[in-house]
Amino acid sequence: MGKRAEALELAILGLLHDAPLHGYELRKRVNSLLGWGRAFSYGTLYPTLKAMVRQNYLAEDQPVDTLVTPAPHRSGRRGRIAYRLTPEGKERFAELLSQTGPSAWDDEHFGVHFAFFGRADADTRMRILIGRRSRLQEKLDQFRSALSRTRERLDAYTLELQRHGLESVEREVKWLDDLISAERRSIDRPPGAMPTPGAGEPPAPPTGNEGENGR
Amino acid sequence: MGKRAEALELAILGLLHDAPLHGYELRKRVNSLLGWGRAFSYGTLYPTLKAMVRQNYLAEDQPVDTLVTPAPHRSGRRGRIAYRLTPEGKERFAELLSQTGPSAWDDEHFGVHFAFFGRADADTRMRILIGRRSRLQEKLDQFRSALSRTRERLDAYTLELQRHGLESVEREVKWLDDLISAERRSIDRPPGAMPTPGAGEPPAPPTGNEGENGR
DNA sequence: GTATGGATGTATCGGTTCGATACATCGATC
DNA sequence: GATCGATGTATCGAACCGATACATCCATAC
Repeated sequence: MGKRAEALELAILGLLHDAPLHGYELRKRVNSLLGWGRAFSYGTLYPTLKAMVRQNYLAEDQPVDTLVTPAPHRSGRRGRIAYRLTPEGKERFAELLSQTGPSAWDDEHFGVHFAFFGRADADTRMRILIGRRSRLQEKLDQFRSALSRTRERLDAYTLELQRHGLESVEREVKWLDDLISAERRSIDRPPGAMPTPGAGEPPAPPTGNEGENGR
Repeated sequence: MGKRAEALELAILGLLHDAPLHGYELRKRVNSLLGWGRAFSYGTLYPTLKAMVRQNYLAEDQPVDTLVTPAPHRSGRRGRIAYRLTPEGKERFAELLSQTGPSAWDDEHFGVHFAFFGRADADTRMRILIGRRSRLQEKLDQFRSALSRTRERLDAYTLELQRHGLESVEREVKWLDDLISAERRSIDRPPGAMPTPGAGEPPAPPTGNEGENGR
C-alpha cells in the first residue's frame, strides 16, 4: 500500500470518527493536523478514499440534489460527497491505533499516531513513545559519528547546518522524554489525569524544563 | 525536472566540485549532508547522474580494470564509475548557486543551498536567508490562525502536537535571524570574517543565544 | 445587473520518485 | 571455505505529487 498512504488511512479514519466530512475539508484537516510535515495532494487523497470505500471502511453519502444549504431554487448543484465511517472502519481504526512497531514510530507515521493518542490505551502510547525515542537516538548516533568523522574538512556553513540539524533532533528527544515521564506519572496517578507537558501550564512541569519561550 | 531532482543536481555538482566520487559514496554524502531530511534513493540518484552525463555536466571515469587499490593479483574487479565535473558542470553549479527565488528557499531546496553558501556571494546568501525567513513566517501565520480557530475542540495530545510543531518553526526563524545578523555584521567587517553563529564559539555570539546545550 | 476573482469542491493524468530487489566483489570472522 | 556484512551498480513496478480541468458559490467592484 505504501507507507505514506498507510499514514493517510489512519488520519482519515480518525478524522471521520466523530463526524462525516467531504474530501476538500478532509484534506485541509489532515494537512493542518500534521502541519509541519509534507502535505497530501488530491492525487493521493481521492484514490485512497476510493480504495477505503472498496474495502468497506467508508461509505459515501451522496447528497443527491437535496438541500445542502436551504437555499431557494436549488436544482443540480454539484454534490459534495460526505464520507462516513462504517462499523468495519471503526474496527480498522482501532486496529491501526493499537499497532506498535516501526509502522507507528517512523517519521512518516509518528505524527498521526500521536495525534490520536487520546483514543489509544496507555500501554500503546508508551510503546510508541519509547520506540520513537530509540529511533531518534539511532539517528542522533549516526549524525554525531558522521560529524566527528568529517569535522576538519567542513567549511563553516556546512558545519553550522550539521550543528543545527543535530540540535533539532536533540530537542525532539528531549520533548519525547518529557512526554514519556508525563505518561509514567499519569499511570501511577488516577487515569483521568492529562499529560499537558507543554510550556505555560502551572500544574506539574514534567521534568526540569525551562520555559524560555520568549514572545 | 521535478523539484527534488533539482535539489539533488545541485548537491551532486557541489560534492563533485572538489573531487570525483562514485555513486555509492556520493549517495552517502548527499544524505549525510542533508541529515535531517528525507534520503535520496538509488532509483533517483542513478537516473539523475545519467541525465547529467547526457547534458555534459558530468563525465564518467571508467576504471577499466586497473588498480583501484594497489592490491596484488587484480583482474576484473567490477569497476566503480567515478563521476567528474566538466567545465560545463562548473558553470552549471555557479548558475544554480547564484539563483534566488522559491527554488532556493523552499523546504526541498534550502538545505542544499545553505550547505554551499561558502561558495556563493554575500548578496545571494542574504537574499536566500531573507526569502527563507519570510517563507517560514507565512507557515507560522497559517499555523497560528489554524490553532486559534480550532483550539477548543482539540484534545490534549493533538494540541500538544500543534504546539510542538509551532515551536519548531519558531525556533527555525530564530536560527535564521541569528544567521542574518551574522551576515550583516560580516558585510560591515572585513570579508574574511566567519559566521559561526552556533553554540560554543567564544568570539561574538550573534544575538542573545543561550547555550543551554546540556549533555 | 454583471463580471471578475477567489474560495470551495470533485476528479484525473503524466511524470517523478521510492523501495525493493538482483547481481557481484571484498574483507573479516569462525 | 563458508557465511555474513559492507561496498558497489543498476532497474522495475508501484506509489506519489503537482498541475490541471471542470463546476458552483459568493463577495466586491464596475
